Amino acid sequence: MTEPRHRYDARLANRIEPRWQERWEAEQTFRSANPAGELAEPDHPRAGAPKQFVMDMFPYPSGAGLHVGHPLGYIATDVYSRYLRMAGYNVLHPMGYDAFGLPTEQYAVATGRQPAEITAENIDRYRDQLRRLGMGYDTRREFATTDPDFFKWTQWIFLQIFNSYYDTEADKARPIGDLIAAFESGERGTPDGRPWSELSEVERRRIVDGHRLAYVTEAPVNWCPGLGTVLSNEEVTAEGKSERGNFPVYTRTLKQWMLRITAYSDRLLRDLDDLDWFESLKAMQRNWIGKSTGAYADFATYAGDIRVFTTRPDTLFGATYMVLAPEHELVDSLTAETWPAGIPESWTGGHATPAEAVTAYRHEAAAKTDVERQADAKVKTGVFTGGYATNPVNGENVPVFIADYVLAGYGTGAIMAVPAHDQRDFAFAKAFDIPIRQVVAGEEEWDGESAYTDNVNGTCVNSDFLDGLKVPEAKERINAWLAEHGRGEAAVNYRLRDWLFSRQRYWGEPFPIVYDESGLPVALPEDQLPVELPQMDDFSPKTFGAEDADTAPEPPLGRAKDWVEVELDLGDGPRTYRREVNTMPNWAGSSWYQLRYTDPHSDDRIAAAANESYWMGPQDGGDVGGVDLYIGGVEHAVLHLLYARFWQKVLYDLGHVSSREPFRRLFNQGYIQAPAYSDARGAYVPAEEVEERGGEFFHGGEKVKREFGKIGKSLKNVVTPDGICAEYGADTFRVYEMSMGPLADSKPWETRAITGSYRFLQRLWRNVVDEDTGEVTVADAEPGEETLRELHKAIAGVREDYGHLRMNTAVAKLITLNNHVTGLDTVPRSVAEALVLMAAPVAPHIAEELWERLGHTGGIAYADFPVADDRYLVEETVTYPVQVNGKVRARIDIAADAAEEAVREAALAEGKVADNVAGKEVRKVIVVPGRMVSIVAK
RNA sequence: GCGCGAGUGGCGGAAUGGCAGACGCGCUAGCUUGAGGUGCUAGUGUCCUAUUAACGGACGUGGGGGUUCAAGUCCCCCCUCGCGCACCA
Repeated sequence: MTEPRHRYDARLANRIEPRWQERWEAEQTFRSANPAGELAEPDHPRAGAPKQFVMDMFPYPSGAGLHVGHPLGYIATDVYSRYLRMAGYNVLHPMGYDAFGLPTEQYAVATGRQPAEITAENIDRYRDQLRRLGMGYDTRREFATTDPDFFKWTQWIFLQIFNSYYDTEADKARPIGDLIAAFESGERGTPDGRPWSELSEVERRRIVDGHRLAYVTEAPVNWCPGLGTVLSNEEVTAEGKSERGNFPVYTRTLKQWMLRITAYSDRLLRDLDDLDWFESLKAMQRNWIGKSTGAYADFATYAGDIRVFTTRPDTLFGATYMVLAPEHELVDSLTAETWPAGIPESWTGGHATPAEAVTAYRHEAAAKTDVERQADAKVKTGVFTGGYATNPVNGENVPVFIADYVLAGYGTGAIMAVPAHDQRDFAFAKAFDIPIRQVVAGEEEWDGESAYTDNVNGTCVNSDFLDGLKVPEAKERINAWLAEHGRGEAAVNYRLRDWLFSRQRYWGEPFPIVYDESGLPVALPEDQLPVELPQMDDFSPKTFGAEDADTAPEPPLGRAKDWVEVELDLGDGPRTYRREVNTMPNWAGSSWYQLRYTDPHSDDRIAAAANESYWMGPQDGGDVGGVDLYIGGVEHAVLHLLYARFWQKVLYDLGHVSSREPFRRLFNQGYIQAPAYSDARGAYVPAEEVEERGGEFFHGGEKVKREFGKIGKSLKNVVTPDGICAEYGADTFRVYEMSMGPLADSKPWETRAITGSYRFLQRLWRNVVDEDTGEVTVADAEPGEETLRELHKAIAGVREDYGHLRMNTAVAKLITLNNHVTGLDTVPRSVAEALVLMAAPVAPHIAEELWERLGHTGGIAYADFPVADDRYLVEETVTYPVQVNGKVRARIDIAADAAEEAVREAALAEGKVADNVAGKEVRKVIVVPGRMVSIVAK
């Protein structure tokens, strides 16, 4: 009826857990020592020890709070950090908050409150929830991206980017002053050839601004009326919708801030090779950067040269037509007045003149959404412009088409079409009756049924001076020919575009930029940072109907008149300036926050060099440097992770940081999915009200259907860590999340299975403490041989598993050992202590409590993790399974050091083995020392 | 379509080429308990054989082939699911 008073149950767990959390906080147990500055601490227990910097992708604190899926990675890094600390490392394990951004702003608009206020509340809630889970963070290093002390440096980095340019010779960013000096000295010429000194101030500034890594430009951008802001390419899904909110996105030409990430394309690609990341993730970045090697070739027309990019310059002799993107600038001047005689019907699209055809087609193409465009991808459409171009290699005239299968945004927006050797051109040529000419031949004769695209083994034919060359050689040859004749050159193209960096929202970092009467941007001096947001009663963005494409963004800051107009003395007396009214995207803060953890209160640099290089610097010659372990979801593959790498490289080039990569090792954790239930109408019912009977599920008597999905309000399947902690305790929750399966896998949440983790901790407790009296029951006795073997096997395995983030198997080994100990009459103290120490990373509160009850003071966080004694890892006797023809027929016990011959004899002598080989000839006996015996008999 | 990853009991999942199913959930039986629950002990891949108790045997890691004394693991083909990219010249 009543349970033993001292049983480890939820009540007890909820009594001891807050007690330890308070003590950790009071003693700042998890503070880590910096080599220099305010957080330096020569007497720290791990001062001078090898370091490990372990961090999570910090959360965006939403109003909904954490659900059980969120902390999976956080628990893993916490377990890993606690393990490393006990194993002797100086561990930096911080947490912060990514707090600028849309959701908070939207919530603020909806409730008529201030985003700052909501942000503070949400952060408090998150902090409490994480604390409740027993996270061992160095809380002195906590920050939010919305803290003025933090975004001051975000703005400072922006200024660094603004005040630099990319030196393609040196292949690195340099201060913009170097560029200006080069113009002044004449080392670098001006675009129109006039001497620098003859240019007006504004002309000079325009030229310089055009080289900056942060620049304002009028360019086609992704305009999302539903959100009232523009978005970067990375924030737009393949379906042409906004990643957040799933609103339609339109292409509009608008004046916006861009960051010149494309200058780093090749380095971002190359350095991937040296990163310890999942290959799949690297592949996603490679894909996104999209490097292709080929050549430019110029085709002459009466409207001027058309430059094309091709990866197959070797097929130039097979170009039988050209295609321009409908938006290409030469389309209008190239379009003929009348149709040339004798062209096929299909080329005209049924229109009387080329101009009509072109106008109609452009209209059609523009009206298509990206989704429609993709759906139509297999059907090639286009029209003939009536114009012709001259193939530079053979002087042939080829017709020029426009078609939407050529994209304005990639390459030069124009292609030479080689239908024989490109699948898309092939399909187009078939649809429009265009000649197909083979210029590359394989071993077998080409059937002409589809394009022959082998670009390695093919040999050139019908190609004049290329005939007989293999494709790779032909490429080199033709590139040289093009360059020699001034008709092109070898070239590399990237899919990556510059990063659209401005947003028309309120809740983001203001730009440290003002404009003078010239309308050109002026950087604010560093001592004016941070630029804080103005207080506004109405900061709502102007949003539009989601499909209202013909609208333009209106930044809310534009309405803060008093803030926008500002009088400043920037060196030439007080003048009136207008502030930049856009704000930064919410990727800004997360693009550098790892650096700030290393020295969170530094007020003269982003981080003192000694601290930055200690935690993040390269560890040896070839090392790229960066955080030692970074865990987070894969959804940031081409957003945060690409941006952060870019910023790190800029800062590296400018000498502000010592490592060229931010995250040396990255691990993507899987997602936790939870059961969701829908009724007959397909509506979701609250998961917690569903009952299971005989494998079926019911909600209020009605049968419902189960599926597994993302935890959230929409599926009505939220399970909160708070609820689980109340019912089982944080340690049980941690153990359960870690034992669910491999960290990288996605897996289903099953609340009832938690009881296994609960029982484990209960038994662990019972192995040390008497449930009725609360007395510690361990005996100061030597463990038996078998127990020692179990113990040391567990130590070796658990160390190995923790070290490789295999928390699931580490827990299994702890349970195995614990179950063994449960079976003993008395529990030897040494075994109990080792068990408690090994459980400490996953279940820190119960471990601290037991450690203290076992008579230790000073806490368990810095206690030494047990080390296995090899003596107990080698068995004295080994059980060999004996296989006869591949099937295990018997087992023999024999001394571990028995000679192979002795094992062989023993195996053959064993009764069942003898039965099995009776009447057969023993062909072969294989003895795998310590493993098994395999007998082949016939 | 292209690329990557994964398919193991009723479920989550373990297995340096060497005894498949560790550990946990669930389930079954027993003990504890006034009952329920908790807790404890034992059993639990499927099938055949058996019931004096078992012993024993066959099959078994999505399907098919191969390499090997030995394959969940390595190789080839196919199927299914998940993820990413998607007219990128």
